[in-house]
Amino acid sequence: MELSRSYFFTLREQAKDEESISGNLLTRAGMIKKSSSGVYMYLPLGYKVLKNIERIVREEMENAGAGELLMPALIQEEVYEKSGRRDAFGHDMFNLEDRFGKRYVLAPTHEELFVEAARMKIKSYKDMPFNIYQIQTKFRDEPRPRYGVIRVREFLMKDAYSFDRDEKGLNDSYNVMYNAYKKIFARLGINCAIVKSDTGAMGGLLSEEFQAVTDIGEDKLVICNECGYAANSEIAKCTLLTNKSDEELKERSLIKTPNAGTIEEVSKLINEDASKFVKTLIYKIDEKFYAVLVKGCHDVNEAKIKKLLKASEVVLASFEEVEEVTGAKVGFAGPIGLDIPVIIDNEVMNMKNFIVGANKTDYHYKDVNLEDFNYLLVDDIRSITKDDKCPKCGKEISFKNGIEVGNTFKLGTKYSESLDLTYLDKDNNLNPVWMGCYGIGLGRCMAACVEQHNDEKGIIWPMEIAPFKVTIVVVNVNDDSQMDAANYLYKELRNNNISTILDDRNERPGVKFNDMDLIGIPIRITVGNKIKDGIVEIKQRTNESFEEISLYDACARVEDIIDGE
RNA sequence: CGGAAAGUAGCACAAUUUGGUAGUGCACUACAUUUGGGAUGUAGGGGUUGCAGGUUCAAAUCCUGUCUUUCCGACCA
Repeated sequence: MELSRSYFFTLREQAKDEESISGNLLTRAGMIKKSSSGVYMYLPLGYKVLKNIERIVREEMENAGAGELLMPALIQEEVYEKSGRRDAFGHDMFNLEDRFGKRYVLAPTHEELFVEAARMKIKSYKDMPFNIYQIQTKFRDEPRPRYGVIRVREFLMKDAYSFDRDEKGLNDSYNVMYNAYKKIFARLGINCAIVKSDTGAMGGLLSEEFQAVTDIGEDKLVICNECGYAANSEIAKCTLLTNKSDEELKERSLIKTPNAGTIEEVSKLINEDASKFVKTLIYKIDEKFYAVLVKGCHDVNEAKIKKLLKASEVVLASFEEVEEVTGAKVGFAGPIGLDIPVIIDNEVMNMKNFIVGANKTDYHYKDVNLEDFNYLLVDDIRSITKDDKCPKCGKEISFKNGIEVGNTFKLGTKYSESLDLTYLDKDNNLNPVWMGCYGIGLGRCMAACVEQHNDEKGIIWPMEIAPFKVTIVVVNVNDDSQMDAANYLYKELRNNNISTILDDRNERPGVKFNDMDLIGIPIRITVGNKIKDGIVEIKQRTNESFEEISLYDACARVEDIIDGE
């Protein structure tokens, strides 16, 4: 690409409205441009990166034996009604109607259509296993897009689906994809933590996420450096932190706590340690109220409650609803005298003589014990904290943030049963097909890569996905000897199939160096006044220093660098 | 969906409080000088101040409505 005649621009100032490092750098580098909230253009340089990511994903999918196809994005709503997922997705889907009033959605995911496609082939056990995939745009009506192209409403995704006769087959297919994913992210230069996660709206037996570790990730990951345990903190199991207290049970008493609705305020007022408190939160779960009790210093984990009650919606009750249910202002709720079901966290079971709200404004109970009230369920319903130990080996854990760049699901027979995808086995019996599904967010990979590879000057692309591998900076384009040498080298590199930028703009050298650093080209060749001795400079984006080399050896040297020296 | 903020030149902002010719920096055009880390000088071009309505002799500025964007939260495979 000769820059003086190409669509190329950079922004010198910070991009307003782009908070994340990747969103900001990609925008400033002229690679993406926001079209509307959560919808982006991929401009020429950015599109090259995206296509490189696609290429790598395709290569590894083909290596894993998956066949590529292309599904429509426009799908009749009926399709999701049949699978029972119309309501599960709810407001996340974009809806539209055709001229006859027939209802359609823009596909947020494609399990249903892949099942339909699979049905065309699968009749007998001999027709499996196989694996098919596509790279296609998905649409999700995100309530709050953010972080550049990390959380968007229209995005390119690779989704693959495996079809097997039985669970063993599924496990084998899953492992093949799992290993392909490891290879893909290694090639993309993305440092991934692989964590167990919630199966959520997809359902199924097992879900693992490939999380790019960064500072701004939306997901919190729990990682044990000792045994390798890794999980999304949403589902990380909490073990008991304390042993059963051996205190004597005391008599419960009502205490006046005027205007003290938070644990901090009450603990100050009555001079009791915060560890003596039990929080009572009123939740509305599938339109029914529940009281949820956790130790004062812990947070309720709504995903765990959802799973425990097999609920589809878990939300905190509004202030008005809390007052209605407890008869007291928010901050004074407690389990005693409530006529709604009570759910208790395991940790509370080991507490004695604790403090709770009295369901009476400005009053709390102290020296409360489990005998003082009824409860429906006891389970692990809190979020893991930094005081917790690894649920697997009991050693120290650490927390990291992650961007979910890929996920793999063992769906089992969930969709094949609801959509009636069956096959005949050797004994002539009908059985449901065992499915797996495997996704990668391509735009997200691009953003995650920038989040992990940047410095104060800009992006540092890994060699395999860089928009161009080499850039030739001509210090003074008015100097014919420099231009001639640069043109020679440009041709030479291109003849060797090395993607190259020729920065032949009539700009000051500083402008060009800064631009090339910003857009993150891995190898820079500077053609300057040393050309009179036949010398050019090669500098790698990751290095501070450069090497001097003869113009005629430069191309071979570049090939060495690309091949990893 | 709840709370908060912002929309003025291609970009980043000022002028709004106190209504009176819409300005600065970068970018852009021309010429000259300059060419190894975001050059300098001179001369220029570019705006229905998001949109609609209202108040007023007069609105970027005050009022009403509306749209868009961002942030915090809720939500999220």
